[in-house]
Amino acid sequence: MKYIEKLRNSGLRPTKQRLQICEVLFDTEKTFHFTINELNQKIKDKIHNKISLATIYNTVHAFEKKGYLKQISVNSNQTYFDTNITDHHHFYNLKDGKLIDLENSDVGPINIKRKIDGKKIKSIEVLVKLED
Amino acid sequence: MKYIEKLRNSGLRPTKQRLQICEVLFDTEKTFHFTINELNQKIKDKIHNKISLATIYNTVHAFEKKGYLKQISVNSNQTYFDTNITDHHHFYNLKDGKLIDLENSDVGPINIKRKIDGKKIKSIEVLVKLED
DNA sequence: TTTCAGTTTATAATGGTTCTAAATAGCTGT
DNA sequence: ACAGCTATTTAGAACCATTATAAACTGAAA
Ligand SMILES: [Mn+2]
Ligand SMILES: [Mn+2]
Ligand SMILES: [Zn+2]
Ligand SMILES: [Zn+2]
Repeated sequence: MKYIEKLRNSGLRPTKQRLQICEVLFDTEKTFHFTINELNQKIKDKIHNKISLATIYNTVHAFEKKGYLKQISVNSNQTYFDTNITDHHHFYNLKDGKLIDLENSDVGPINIKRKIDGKKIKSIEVLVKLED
Repeated sequence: MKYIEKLRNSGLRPTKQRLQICEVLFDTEKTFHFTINELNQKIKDKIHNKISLATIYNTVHAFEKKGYLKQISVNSNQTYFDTNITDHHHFYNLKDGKLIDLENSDVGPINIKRKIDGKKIKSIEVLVKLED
């Protein structure tokens, strides 16, 4: 299979559950944003056996740690993840809680002029909130 | 008192609890960032009667709705608020979960080139995550 | 002072996330 | 193929920030 090597190379055993989650997350034309509950629903729709919610949490966090998913900084009662791991930004539609990708070229270069002693910049995230 | 008019003009009754919370939030040299738990602690330290946690939540949300506080978009298990309601951005220290203000002049103008039909931009927030 | 909507409060409920510990499954060496 | 070992899965409990509830209280206006 397509993802077995990827997982093995990451030190993750290619279990049936992880491979199925890979298919839901990565066998798509476009990248997408999701919450754990949305992913759980997607898995139920596409796959015929059940995967425990705990496994979905575990797997998403494992994939995030390996850099296959990104977490997005939004205030919501749920955590948002992104299968688009390139450097990019987001519109956040307050009406329905949906995220829309904003490419770096749509924002322009961001140059942080201030430095904090002894700290490195790990990421720069721009969130553009949208209302009607 | 200093805050009675402010509250009345906002359509909020100047109750003892709200006035005391105003003192903790706004009687300071500098603005600051806080979670509800941190605010609760601050209130306990500065004031001698107890204010119910529900009242603190209610008041913070009322003040946010009136524009006296801002909510900050960070992923954390707790919601962060800001008494600095000017347009500005943040460093987020991943090590200790603390926020540091980044003035607009420290980031430079952000020009969002893409438009979403029928939507207006409500806010633009830049979050710069810091690691060691 | 009477009245009443607005507010406070203790407490319960909610819900996303994490923890637990037992069962299961993938991997390695034989 | 098998045994042995560790990683992983799982159901369910626990956790905990936040919100809902509904009864008591209070500020403002008549
Ligand atoms: Mn995570
Ligand atoms: Mn709020
Ligand atoms: Zn994205
Ligand atoms: Zn700030």
